[in-house]
Amino acid sequence: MRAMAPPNSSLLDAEAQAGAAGPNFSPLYKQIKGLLTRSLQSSEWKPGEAIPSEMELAARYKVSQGTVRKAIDELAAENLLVRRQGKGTFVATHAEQKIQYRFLRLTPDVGAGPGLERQLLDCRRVRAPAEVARSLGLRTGDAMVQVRRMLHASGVPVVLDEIWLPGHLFKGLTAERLNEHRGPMYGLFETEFGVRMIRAEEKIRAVAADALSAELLQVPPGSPLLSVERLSHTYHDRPVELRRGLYNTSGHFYRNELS
Amino acid sequence: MRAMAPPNSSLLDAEAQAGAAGPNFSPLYKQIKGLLTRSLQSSEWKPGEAIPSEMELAARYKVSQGTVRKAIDELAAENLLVRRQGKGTFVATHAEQKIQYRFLRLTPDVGAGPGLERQLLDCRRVRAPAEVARSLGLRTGDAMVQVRRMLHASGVPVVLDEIWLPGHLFKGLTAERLNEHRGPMYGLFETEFGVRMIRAEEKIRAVAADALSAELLQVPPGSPLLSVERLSHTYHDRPVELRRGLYNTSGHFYRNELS
DNA sequence: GAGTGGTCTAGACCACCAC
DNA sequence: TGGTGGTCTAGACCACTCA
Repeated sequence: MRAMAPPNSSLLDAEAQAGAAGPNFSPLYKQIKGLLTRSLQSSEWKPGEAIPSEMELAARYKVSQGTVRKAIDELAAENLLVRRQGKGTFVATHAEQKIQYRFLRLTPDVGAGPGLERQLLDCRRVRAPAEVARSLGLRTGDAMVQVRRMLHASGVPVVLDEIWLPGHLFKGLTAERLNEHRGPMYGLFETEFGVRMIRAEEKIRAVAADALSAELLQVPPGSPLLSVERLSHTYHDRPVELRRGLYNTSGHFYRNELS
Repeated sequence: MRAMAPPNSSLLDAEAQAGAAGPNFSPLYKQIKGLLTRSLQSSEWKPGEAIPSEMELAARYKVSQGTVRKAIDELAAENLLVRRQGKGTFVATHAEQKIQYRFLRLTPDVGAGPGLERQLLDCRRVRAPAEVARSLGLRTGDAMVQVRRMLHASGVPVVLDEIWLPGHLFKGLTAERLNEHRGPMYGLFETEFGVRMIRAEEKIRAVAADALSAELLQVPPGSPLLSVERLSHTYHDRPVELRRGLYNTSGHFYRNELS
């Protein structure tokens, strides 16, 4: 029985106890969580699929169901997994999800709105500018893909996005692929490039529309726009996308929850 | 043993099983959570104080430690309680907290910043306008307190706030009280009026500065400003404050985390 | 009815803190 | 040294889903 084993006997090889030999205590369920995360990262289970049942995982890792449970609890709280009682535990996905855009916090002032239409402006291979490179942990001049697109609500332009992606992760990304694809862009990233967006930080400001943005968003130059700079991360907090959005907030607002 | 009792025997009188006799299932720990919330609301334990230990609570409610544990877990996740290993579980507070403003998501572009200075503009008794009344579940014309204040960073005005509070909850609130008080306003609300802010929703937009706001924030009229409309709630999701802030985001940004 | 996640219990032991 | 929260186990039973 594990209860009789010496403290923190680390049934799992390596994995925990990084760093010096100090009092580095890592509970079993955190170690299990790490193993589950690795399996997710290595695509052992794909987005939308069910992972093995708690009992199976408990057997695999030689721990009790309760311990696996706690690991899964945390992953579910972080939106990496989704639990469905009676059915199983599933890998979270940006595709085939009821909420069309999981990371887009824009809400129309009136009504729920019939969703947003996408319009691709361009998709180019470019070299990383210094600022973009730094945010993404790349080197200035590294290969990147730059995408510009717009979102419209009932034909009215609302969002202008400029997206920077590391070239080495998105080799085959073309305007054609983007245009053919149905559903959220992050869904395409998952299925076609194996890149899953887990978490993001946004920096929000009010800015005045420059000439180009004003024209594209069909507002007078100098109009106040919401500038939303998003840095998205995949597993293990690795940044993999930088995005700068300009939102016209005359008919929509950015919603947030504090606690 | 409780395990032998009939299903959902609701050891706690009343409390659960609201509504029809249907399959209204409420797990024990949710009921405990409700009882704990009520004790918090009734100030049985005050902000900053420790609540009884898990064992004591388990005895009081006649459930196992694991069950109160799960209740406390959820309350801690909602930031109503704070756990400190080896010391106890404490009632969350907006005062005496390391983070000065728990609900203010404003971050300076450079450096951590030496905090913000407060400046009270005015504090008046007014009648509720229709819109404000609706948001707070009051009737148009009800007594309210309106506070206007500014926040400065190193002497530079950054935030202009207009705050609406239900008059019946904040009877003794005066400009003097606000000026005398040290620390966050929500701390004052807790200690002096027994009103605890638990959760808030914000609606964020980019707007152009009107003449008055421009003067107060020392920016040119028409400058883009971040408009942050916050509806704050206390226990049981009761709305108790409406606040409209205008942020100058030329040296600061609003930070947000997505997942 | 079989399988999954969800709840609840009881008990042991560990890590952290204060006295 | 004793108390608190934190981890882990083992086992029972409940609620939900689907064939």
